[in-house]
Amino acid sequence: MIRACRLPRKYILVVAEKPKAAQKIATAIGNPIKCSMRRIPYWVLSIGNTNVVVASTAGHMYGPYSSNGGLPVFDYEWRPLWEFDKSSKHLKLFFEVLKTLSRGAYLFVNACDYDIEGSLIGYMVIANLGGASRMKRMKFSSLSPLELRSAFRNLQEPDLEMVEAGRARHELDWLWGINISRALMKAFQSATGRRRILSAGRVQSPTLIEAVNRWSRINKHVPLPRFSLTVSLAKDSKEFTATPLSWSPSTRKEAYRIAEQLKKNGYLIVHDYWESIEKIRPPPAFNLGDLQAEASKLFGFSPMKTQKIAEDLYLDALISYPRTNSQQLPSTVNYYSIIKQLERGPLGVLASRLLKTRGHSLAPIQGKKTDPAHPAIYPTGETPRGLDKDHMAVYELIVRRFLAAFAEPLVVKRVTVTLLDDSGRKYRSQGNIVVRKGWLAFYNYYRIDEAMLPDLKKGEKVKVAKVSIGTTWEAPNLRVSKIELLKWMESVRIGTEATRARIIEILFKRGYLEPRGPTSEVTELGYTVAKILQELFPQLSTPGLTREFEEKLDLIRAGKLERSRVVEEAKSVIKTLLNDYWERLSMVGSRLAKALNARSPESPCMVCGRETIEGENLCEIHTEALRELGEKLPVIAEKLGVSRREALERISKLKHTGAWVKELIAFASKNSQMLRALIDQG
DNA sequence: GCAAGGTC
Repeated sequence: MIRACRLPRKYILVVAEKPKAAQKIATAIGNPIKCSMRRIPYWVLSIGNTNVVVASTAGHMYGPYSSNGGLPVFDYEWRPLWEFDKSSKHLKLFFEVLKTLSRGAYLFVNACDYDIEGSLIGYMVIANLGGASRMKRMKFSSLSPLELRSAFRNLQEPDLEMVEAGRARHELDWLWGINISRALMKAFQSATGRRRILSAGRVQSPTLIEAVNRWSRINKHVPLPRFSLTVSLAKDSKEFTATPLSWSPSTRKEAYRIAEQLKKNGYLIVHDYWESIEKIRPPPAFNLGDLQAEASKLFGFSPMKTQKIAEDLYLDALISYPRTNSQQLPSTVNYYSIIKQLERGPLGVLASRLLKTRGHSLAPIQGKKTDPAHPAIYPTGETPRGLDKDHMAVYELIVRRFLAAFAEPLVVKRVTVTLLDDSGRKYRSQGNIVVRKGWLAFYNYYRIDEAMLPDLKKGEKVKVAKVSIGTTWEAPNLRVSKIELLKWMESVRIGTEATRARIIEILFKRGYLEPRGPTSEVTELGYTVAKILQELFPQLSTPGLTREFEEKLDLIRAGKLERSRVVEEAKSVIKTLLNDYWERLSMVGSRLAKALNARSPESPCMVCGRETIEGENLCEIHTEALRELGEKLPVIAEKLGVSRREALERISKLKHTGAWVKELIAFASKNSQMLRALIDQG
């Protein structure tokens, strides 16, 4: 039995990925004493005659580094991060403590998260402590005590293939990222003599290009009109409305004709009428992406801000590990005791209400997404103290979502009526009544619009009181915003929970994107870098490179491919790309220089002054805007039943019309040649 | 100075 913080003579040293995990491991496998050395915690325990010390790193301690500042750069070595990265100074202390603890260790256990990064983190640390030949691996997929205990009893041989895969991932990202970033910077510098930080990478560059694609679609958007009919119906002095069911008038003229016909005829016939009870199950507990999306929608927080707040709450022991993709709450956690503890906190009334309605039968709803290392985010039950407004808002969001996961379904009674006019066109009207609020009482960020319909019978004629016609204009339905980009990254599976928000911030830091109200815009620089990458380094412009890495890393893990081969292959691809690049250096430099206003265009676009497409008098963006407008203008004129000139006038004033299109129209209004070309075509 | 990935 260990009673004091004195290191035993000989022991097993268990190395975890982070202090929190070390603590969980220590308490799962034995009865530890918490000790510390230079304020770094470690745990000492014994199991029978075996002494164990559990300590931890704090993520990666090593990374590729090169003293060669040139281009290309293919020579690097793995060095401690604190030697070349200012923000990693604290790691030195972690390492020194581990070094001291390693003196009495006869066996080393890599107990980092069971994925390629964790395998690499633990391996590099233990190898540099001199323990490579006395190393075992703890293999676990959750930090539940039961699993940790069994993983410790069944120590595995070191997973060297996982380590190799992890090293390959780092080295490939380093080679691509450093070389292509330097290529961009070099081009700019040779064109202007100035230095400016530019960058490209496997994750950031496809994300930038997605932003540019959206930006471009938004700015060249020419909205088409859609005509809506709203039929006000009356029965027994109750009014309700119906709208066309899966059809709509295709022109303004047709909309008026139908409206006239409806008024003249005076009624619709009830075709079908049914009631249904809909049970809507609660949303699952949060993963990080869902939390970021909700905090963005409800509070306007950026994904990075939400992530920082969540990490603070985690370090305050108020919530579980936030960097998770899981929407599932494991059955190993004692939820009753957590909710019981929450009764004492700021949401105590809700916690009590949940226990009253659910008693001990606490089975949470489970989402589909999982995570190999961590469960969904849940509160620990600790009572928060001294949280500021924003931290409190996120804490409350997490607790409410957690409680909702155990609550009853929301029950809505829906009444649907379909009606026919005398030409057989179908209309629909719907009523909603909340029968039971269920989880919505806990997660109360949303409202259901309630509407009552009168009692109706099939075949019944209902009086048409009024028909109104509306014109709506197609919106581009796309945004360039931090949260939308983050969701896109999730959907194409690039980046990780820990890095997505950070990488989006890098795009802003580089000046590729700029905030603008609740959304963002792409800058000239961002647009230009995206185009250059697409032309010269297409590998970096889609999520495809990530997919390729994944395949190769899987083969390395399976022992079917060697890291050195994959890395050499990448070097040779990059070498070829850069060989071709030298000839284009001045072209790239000149484009970057123009994007940053360090050089004027040789042949300015007559609309905006950007460089024109060779041999034309418009730039690329206004050429695209012109093509779009040329296609849609006749359609819009036809739908509205007006002249093209009038249609142009209407389009120029619409909110959803893209900025590039508006610029083009403004120019055409002063330039008779372009105006004629637009309105006389076809 | 540049990547992406860990974590504080």
